[in-house]
Amino acid sequence: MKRYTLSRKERIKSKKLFDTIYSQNNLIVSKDQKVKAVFIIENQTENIPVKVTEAVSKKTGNAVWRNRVKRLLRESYRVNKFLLVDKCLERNISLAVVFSPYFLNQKRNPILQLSDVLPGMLDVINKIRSSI
RNA sequence: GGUGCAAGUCGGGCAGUUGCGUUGCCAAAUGCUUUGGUAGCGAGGAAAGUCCGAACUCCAUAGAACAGGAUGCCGGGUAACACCCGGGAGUUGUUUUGAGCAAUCUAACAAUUACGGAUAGUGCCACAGAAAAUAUACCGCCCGCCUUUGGUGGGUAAGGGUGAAAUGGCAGGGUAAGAGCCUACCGCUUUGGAAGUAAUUUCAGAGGUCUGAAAGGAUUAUUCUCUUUAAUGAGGAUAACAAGGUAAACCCCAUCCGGAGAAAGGUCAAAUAGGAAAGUCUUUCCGGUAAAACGGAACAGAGUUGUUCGCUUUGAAUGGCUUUCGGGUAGACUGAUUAAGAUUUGGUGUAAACCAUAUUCUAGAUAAAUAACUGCCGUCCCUUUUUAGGGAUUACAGAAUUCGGCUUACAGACUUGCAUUCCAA
RNA sequence: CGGGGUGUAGCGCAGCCCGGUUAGCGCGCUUCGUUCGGGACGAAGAGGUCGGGAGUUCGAAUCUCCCCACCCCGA
Repeated sequence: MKRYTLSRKERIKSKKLFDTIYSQNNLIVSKDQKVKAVFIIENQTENIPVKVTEAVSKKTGNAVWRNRVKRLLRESYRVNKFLLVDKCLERNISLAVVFSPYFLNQKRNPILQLSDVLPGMLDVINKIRSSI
């Protein structure tokens, strides 16, 4: 299996799963306060160990900016996803995570780069690993 | 060459690595599908706002009207239009041409216009002003009378004053003073001719009378009918200078409009609950009967009793189970991208546009793909005298059923036209 | 994707339909009085691009058109 892929099956797509994730409310914020994550842990083992998606509030910016944030979050997860996947396969559990920007909006950060998001994402992933 | 304005076109390019969506082909596992390989394609001029018009789908519907809404000079284009093109008229501005002492008028050019009707009716017009629309007279001007620095009765609407707006303008005649009272010119209304598809333009003619509170009447002009040899006479019709503004006030007139919207609509359809139909089960055994009824024994439940035996009683109803059917939720698929399509060439037309011909480069996602990085070129910014170095990859902005428009946002580049006179020849 | 509403003083609201005279009301704010002082009370006062831009009109917060921001509803 390749390391740096992110196919459609690893995305969260149903409204029920969103509801259960947000009702549990396990919130983790990164050290630089740019990325936050909400997740749940399930004991059932499925074919897909980790399911991910990203959510951006409508008030933070216009459609172009929001799309860019989502793509950068997805890219930074794609590069580092093996950290979570290996751990979950080891422990035989499954995970569902929603990533969101925390202290970011279009007025303060009109132009975003990958380097703005990547350290926050790494920090969040490490926190999730340690909390499993 | 530069600058400004207007109109139009474009909205970074090439190569590589990784990744995502989709379509075709191949291979493997499999046969619902999944995985891998390979090839093609993968945001815009506004995709935005959701302001109009349609396609498409479902519902309703004999036809028409009312209500409500939209549009509103004329002609053309279009599937349709609050759109586009051409023409007309109005308004504003500029300079020039012409007229004039001047105000101003005329012509050309440019910009602009939600540009039907104010004589169908109703409403409103603050303050000021005599008076704001049925009319009317403050200061004036003129005449008569009187108790003469004035008062009073009448005439007048030229002048002053108010206001955004004051009952055609201006000049001359006329008058007691005045007035379309009369005349010329301009304007306005109307009749006829010509040009034009039409809006409209142009030419010629007529029109400002008297009386009356008004309706109307008289008179004059044009015309029709009857009568008379004819003149004429009788009757009828039309006209005889306005009625200030406001319809983005109500309204009237003409034309158009059934409603809801892809969360429309269609197909498949789990679990649970409920509906309908069919089948099956009715504790077991023996006797008995055509089949039942019925009798006996065992079994189970209930009652009686301190407990057991025993006794009594119950064991077919709003029942259980199975299957099928239809509605249909979650969910999945579809609608969904070849279309009033784009481009080339030719023709018609002033143009918008239409016709013919040829080619076909093709986003199709659905918790929603179109991304990240590297190199070169291009562009921009900063530092520097230059070489060079560093930074940015840009503005506005992200398809969601699809088209035609409108509106709004926009870094920079290019083309065309006009203006300007700054620089050079 | 479709539909509806709001914007007026520091805050909460009238006025808009049906255009006009000084754009008002309550709380708050400033000054003065009252009190030993404060509160309460009384008197006076300041504070408004009526969300922005065009248009109609003699005249627009109000009528019409175009933008901006915010809020609500529909499975």
